Amino acid sequence: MWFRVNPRLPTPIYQQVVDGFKEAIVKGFVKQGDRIPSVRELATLMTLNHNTVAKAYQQLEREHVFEIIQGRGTFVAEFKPPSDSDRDRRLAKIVEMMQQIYIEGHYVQLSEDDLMSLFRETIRKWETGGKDV
Amino acid sequence: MWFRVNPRLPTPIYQQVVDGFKEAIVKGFVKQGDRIPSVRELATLMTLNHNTVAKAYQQLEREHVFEIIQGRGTFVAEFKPPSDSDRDRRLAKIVEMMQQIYIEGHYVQLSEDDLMSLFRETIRKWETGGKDV
Amino acid sequence: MWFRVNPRLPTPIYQQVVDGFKEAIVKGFVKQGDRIPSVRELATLMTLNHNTVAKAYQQLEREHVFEIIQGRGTFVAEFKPPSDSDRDRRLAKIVEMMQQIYIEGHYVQLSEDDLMSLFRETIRKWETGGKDV
Amino acid sequence: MWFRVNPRLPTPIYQQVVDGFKEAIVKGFVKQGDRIPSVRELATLMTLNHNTVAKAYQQLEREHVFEIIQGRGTFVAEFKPPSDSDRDRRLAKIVEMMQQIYIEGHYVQLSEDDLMSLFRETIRKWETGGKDV
DNA sequence: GTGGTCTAGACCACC
DNA sequence: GTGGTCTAGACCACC
Repeated sequence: MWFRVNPRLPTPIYQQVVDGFKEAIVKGFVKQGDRIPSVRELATLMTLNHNTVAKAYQQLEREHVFEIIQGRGTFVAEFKPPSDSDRDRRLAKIVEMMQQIYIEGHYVQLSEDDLMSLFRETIRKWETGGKDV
Repeated sequence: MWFRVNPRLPTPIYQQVVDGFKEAIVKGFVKQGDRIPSVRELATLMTLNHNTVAKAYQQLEREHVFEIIQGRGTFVAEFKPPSDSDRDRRLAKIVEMMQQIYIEGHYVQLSEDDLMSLFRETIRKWETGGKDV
Repeated sequence: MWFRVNPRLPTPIYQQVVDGFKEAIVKGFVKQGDRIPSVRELATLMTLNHNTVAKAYQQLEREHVFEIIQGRGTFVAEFKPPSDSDRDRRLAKIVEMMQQIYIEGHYVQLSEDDLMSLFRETIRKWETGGKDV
Repeated sequence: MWFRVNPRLPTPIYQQVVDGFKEAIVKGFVKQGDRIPSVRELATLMTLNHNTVAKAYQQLEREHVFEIIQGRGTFVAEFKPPSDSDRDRRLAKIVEMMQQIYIEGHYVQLSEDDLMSLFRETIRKWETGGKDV
């Protein structure tokens, strides 16, 4: 698989699957139109319950990341620019995380510029690099 | 109070209290050595369950943000450079959030540079601005 | 063909075929007594699984829209006033959809009158217009 | 309860619960800010599994019909005008149902005007009347 | 084969 | 008390 899941984290497993696929797509491991393992296949591969995987796939479909075709399988959707409300919701989420970063940064004595460099570096490493930074 | 709490948000209330205090400290509303209202005081002031407040205070103490001195009260801890393990934990958290930002950014078509600008702007606004950006 | 089918929609394909034929008949593209392609012909023409097409034809026959004459082929049935039970079933379906419309309308703030106008307009456009409104 | 559920219908149970609540709200049986029975309560009352009820509540929250407050309960959300994309999606659904009605109407020999009258009548009866028309 | 639903029952976080 | 998640296993519709 393109990612791993850790049941001991507080993040729900199905959410980790959702995040894992988004990451795999951004990194280019999976591409538009690609067929995704079936719900049951992935469940077996990752030793998860099929309901958990199905929940993740359904959420990814709601987010327009996957396209589920009944009786045929699940595919990576073609990219569509998000609706305004979708965009707003995502931007708000991003801004909130940026504030959190700034606050956490304060406690490890990272200045704004330090954080900017770390950000650049993180993206670099991560785009080229492996699954886990 | 220096912050507000919204029970309708999915973020747990105790977490909002934790974040609220950290934010107040970074913004300078509360300073090192300042006395913080007791659990029961704050619970009354903000009409929260005192268990919820207690949980927040415990977490803030665990993170060395608060210092609880038995019989005297709760204070904002003096700043100490974090232990290595603390620092590592916080850095890991920051890096993870940065990755999330990059992924979310992908879906609203924000490039690395767009994100950098947004980051700078967010911090600017937030530092000068009020509690809610 | 007189209609198209989209496997990406949540509506089952066989149902889309059923709806497509009904629509074609109401619009007059196909008339009473017209011969309809055989299951296998249509399956080839539209690149569908023949089981899917067969299921649609069976349902259309059950609803007295098609008439399958053994050894001769499938035809658009001549119009017969429906039996009482048929009529009741269809009316119940119609009433239920009308309620659904009213409820959905509520959430987009459409009044009864708005819905009536929309209904009139929809029929107008649809009767004159093409396959997809 | 304000509605009943029929496990033998093809419509999934959780969807029937969703529709049932929307109907109850439009009819005014339940009002903005009202507390809804807890997931487990409703499950017991209607002899359903709590997972099924939870799924319905979650969908209603996604549609901004319910508001779920962690640890406190579930409430009828205040009405907010939908986003443009939400509105478009709902309108498309309405238009599609109207076309279906027109087609079905054809088979019971109901003219456009007949359908209009039936629509008016349906809403009248249903708004004043009981749970099942 | 594909995904979707449902029940039963356990466990958890939050207030 | 509240809702959320997860597994196990059954059953179903669709292609």
